[in-house]
Amino acid sequence: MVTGQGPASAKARDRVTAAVTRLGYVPDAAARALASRSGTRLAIAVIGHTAAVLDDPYVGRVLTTAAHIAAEREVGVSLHWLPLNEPVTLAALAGRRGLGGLLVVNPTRPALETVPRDLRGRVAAIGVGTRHVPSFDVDNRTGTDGVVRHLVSTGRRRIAMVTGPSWLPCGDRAVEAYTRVMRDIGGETRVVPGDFTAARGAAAAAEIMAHWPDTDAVFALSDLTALGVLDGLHALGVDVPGDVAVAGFDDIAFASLSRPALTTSTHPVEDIAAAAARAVLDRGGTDRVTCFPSTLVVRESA
Amino acid sequence: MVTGQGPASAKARDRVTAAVTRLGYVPDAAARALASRSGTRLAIAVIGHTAAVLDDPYVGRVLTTAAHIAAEREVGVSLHWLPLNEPVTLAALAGRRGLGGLLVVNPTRPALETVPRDLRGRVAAIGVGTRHVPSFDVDNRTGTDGVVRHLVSTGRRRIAMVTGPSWLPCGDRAVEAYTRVMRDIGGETRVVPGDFTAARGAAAAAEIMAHWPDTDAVFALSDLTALGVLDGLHALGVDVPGDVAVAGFDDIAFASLSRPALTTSTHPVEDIAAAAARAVLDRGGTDRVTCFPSTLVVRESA
DNA sequence: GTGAAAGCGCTAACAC
DNA sequence: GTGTTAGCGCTTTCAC
Repeated sequence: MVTGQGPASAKARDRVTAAVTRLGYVPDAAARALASRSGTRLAIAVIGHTAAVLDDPYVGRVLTTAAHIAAEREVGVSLHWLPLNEPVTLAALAGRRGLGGLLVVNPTRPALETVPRDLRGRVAAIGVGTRHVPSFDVDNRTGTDGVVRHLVSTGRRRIAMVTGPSWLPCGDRAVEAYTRVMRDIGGETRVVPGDFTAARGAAAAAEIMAHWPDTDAVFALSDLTALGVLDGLHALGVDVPGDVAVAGFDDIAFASLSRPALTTSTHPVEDIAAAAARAVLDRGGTDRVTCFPSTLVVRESA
Repeated sequence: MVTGQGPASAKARDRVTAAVTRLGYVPDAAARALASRSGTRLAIAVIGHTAAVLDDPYVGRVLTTAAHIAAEREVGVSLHWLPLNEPVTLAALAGRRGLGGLLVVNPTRPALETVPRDLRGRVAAIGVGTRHVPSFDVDNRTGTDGVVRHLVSTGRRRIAMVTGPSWLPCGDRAVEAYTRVMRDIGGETRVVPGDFTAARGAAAAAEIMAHWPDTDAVFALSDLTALGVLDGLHALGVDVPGDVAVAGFDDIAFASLSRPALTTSTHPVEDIAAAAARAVLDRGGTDRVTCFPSTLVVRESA
């Protein structure tokens, strides 16, 4: 009854509530979990090639937010790496008892299909979702559109794009948005594959300038890559933003500290993680997909 | 008995172990926590002026590591902000049941004194410790010594230092180490207060160059501040490392990406967090203080 | 609507 | 050493 859910008259509930606060009663999470088999942990699973994905600052931000939200409900958070090509692991993870809920970061759709039935309603995805897994994600399409149109509005026409890793489904919509803008302005699409690393950005910059020497802007789907592009361009003696404008995506902490400071699009990562964590923890009926806006941040590089 | 701890004959233990693995038995963390009153959560408390300290990437790294270690033991991690001047909150935190252990990040000694008795043996500090709270920390003294001596060995003599916030006890040893080196080389100490922010670094650079125009090196006890110093010096038209060398401390992710790339001292944050988390989770008798080495990383700025 | 009783899966304390 | 039993603090179910 202490949950406030059960059947009870209004005044009875009030009296109990009063007693609860007066006595400083705090429910015991472990006992509750044991009796209701509801679990005591919120597991956060990050999909990627290697366990190194866990060290990404982005994961840190998600984890920090989730751990904070979870703390208010007396539940803990645990962190797990899900090897990209072994979705089976997800089932193994879910098999463990004590699992109160599951947050999957950067999921692929096949991986999400392996989520066991009995976890439904207690899973959320930060990234793409499925019919059974609600999605909390950045609106990549509009975000990309905003950045590329900013490039166009500042006079750029020969714009190249460095994408993300091909297995990450969220990149598709960004590429589509970029392609659409280029078609609208009658420009050629210049897409180069990326992997979200700075090293790749530097290499991509060299490739782009070699293939299309007249390129006047580069948009990278990751700030780290954009920073790499900045370095690569610098090494080539190309002036930014004089000769070529550079824009990133994510607005990582260092974007404002680079020289030139990086123009990018900022994501409400904390809001997204908080919403996803709450959806799982509070089991509220959630929409199939919740989109969060990405907003342009104009600095020096474009 | 399933814990492997209790009294039992060797063969009996073996048979049980065999059965355990054959049947795929997995202990229920919630039930265990309830019966043994051992708690299901590892709380991580970060001390600071505002709740914004939780957003520091450093906290993210600690949390990530702890959550990973905790996951192996089926316990979750929760994150809490401890207002700098209200150590009482720590007691309140510990009062809640379900608390398996506590990790205090960047503690002050007074705050640590408020740790309740019954939590002893299940608390660890990342930073300074007390008689009852084991400390896991970076060897700031040797780390600082290494950086400053590197500055000296490259010909610098008029070296200024930007410290950290005064309430953080760990800064003292660093200032001592700096002072000692300066005394050894017969140089003047030039200490300016800092607060670990980049903005303060830029301001500190201006102050330093105004007070001591002949300064030929600046050491900041934080990479973010050092990055700010880089900016401040740049604005002043001072060449780095030509006119003035700049060195930081921490080796944050972007230290290698700045221009010029930042010379700094790297800390094994993950190792520290892992050791502290294990000490709390495994209740092993721990040393009063465990020091981790900070090692010089020479890049372009010094 | 309300109260009592039966577990949830473990650990710990006690008898054998 | 080994087996047994009584809870841990809740939720749930079932009588009232």
